[in-house]
Amino acid sequence: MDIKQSNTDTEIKQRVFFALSDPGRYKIISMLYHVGHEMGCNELNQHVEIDKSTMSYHLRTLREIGITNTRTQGRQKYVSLNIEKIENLLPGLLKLL
Amino acid sequence: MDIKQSNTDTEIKQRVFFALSDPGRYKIISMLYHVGHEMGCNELNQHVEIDKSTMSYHLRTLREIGITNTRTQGRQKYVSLNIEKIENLLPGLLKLL
DNA sequence: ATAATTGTTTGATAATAATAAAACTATAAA
DNA sequence: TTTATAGTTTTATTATTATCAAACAATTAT
Repeated sequence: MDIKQSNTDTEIKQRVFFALSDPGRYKIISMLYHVGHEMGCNELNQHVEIDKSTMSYHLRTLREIGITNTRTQGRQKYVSLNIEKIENLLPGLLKLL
Repeated sequence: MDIKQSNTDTEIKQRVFFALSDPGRYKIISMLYHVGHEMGCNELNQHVEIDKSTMSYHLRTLREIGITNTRTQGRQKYVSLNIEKIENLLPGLLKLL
C-alpha cells in the first residue's frame, strides 16, 4: 500500500498546502498556473491587490518552499511556477485550483 | 476555461489546504483516508502522538471546516473523513497524501 | 547627476494558531 | 454510589504569520 513516505516528502507537501492556505498566495499560485507563463512582480501586484512588501514577503515564502523560480532582468523580476516540482510531488494538484 | 469560481468555493479549498498544512492534522486526515473507515478519537490518539486536548482542538478544526463527520456512541466518538465533500471540492487530492 | 521605477529588507504591530494543564461533562463499569 | 474512561472546553502561554510603513538597493530614464 505504500502509505509510509519519507518525512521530508510529507513535510514539503505540507508546505505546499501551507502556501495554498493564504488567500494572497493562493491567488499568486493560481494566477501563475492559469496564465501559463512567468509574470513580473509588478504585473502580479496589479492582479493580486496586496501591498508590495506583503507581495514580496509571500513571494519569498513561495521561493523558499521551492515552488517558484525567479529570473532577474534589469530591475524587473519575473516569477514563474515550478510546475514540474509541484506535479512531481503532488500530481494533479494544480488543476484543482 | 472556467477559472473564476465562487469565493466560497475557493475559501473552502483554502481551508482544506490549511487543514493539511499542520503535521498533526495531516496525519489525522491521511490516516483516516488510508484506513478507510471511521476511528475512535482515542484510537487516533494512539497513532498521532499529541496531547488529547490538542487532538480535540484539531478535530474541532476539521469538523468546522466540514471535512469530517463525528458519530457518538456511548462515551466514544468516532471520526470519519467526509470523503465525498473533499472529492467533490478537490477531486484526487486525497490520494496524493 | 538626479529622479523614477522595481523590488527587498527591517522593524513594529496585530492577528492567528498551536500547545498543554486543569476543570468539566457524560457515559459506563465496579 | 464511586470510580474510571472518553472527550471537550477554558485558560494561559508561546510561537508563527500577516501586514504595512519606512528605509534601502539596484537599475533605468531624464
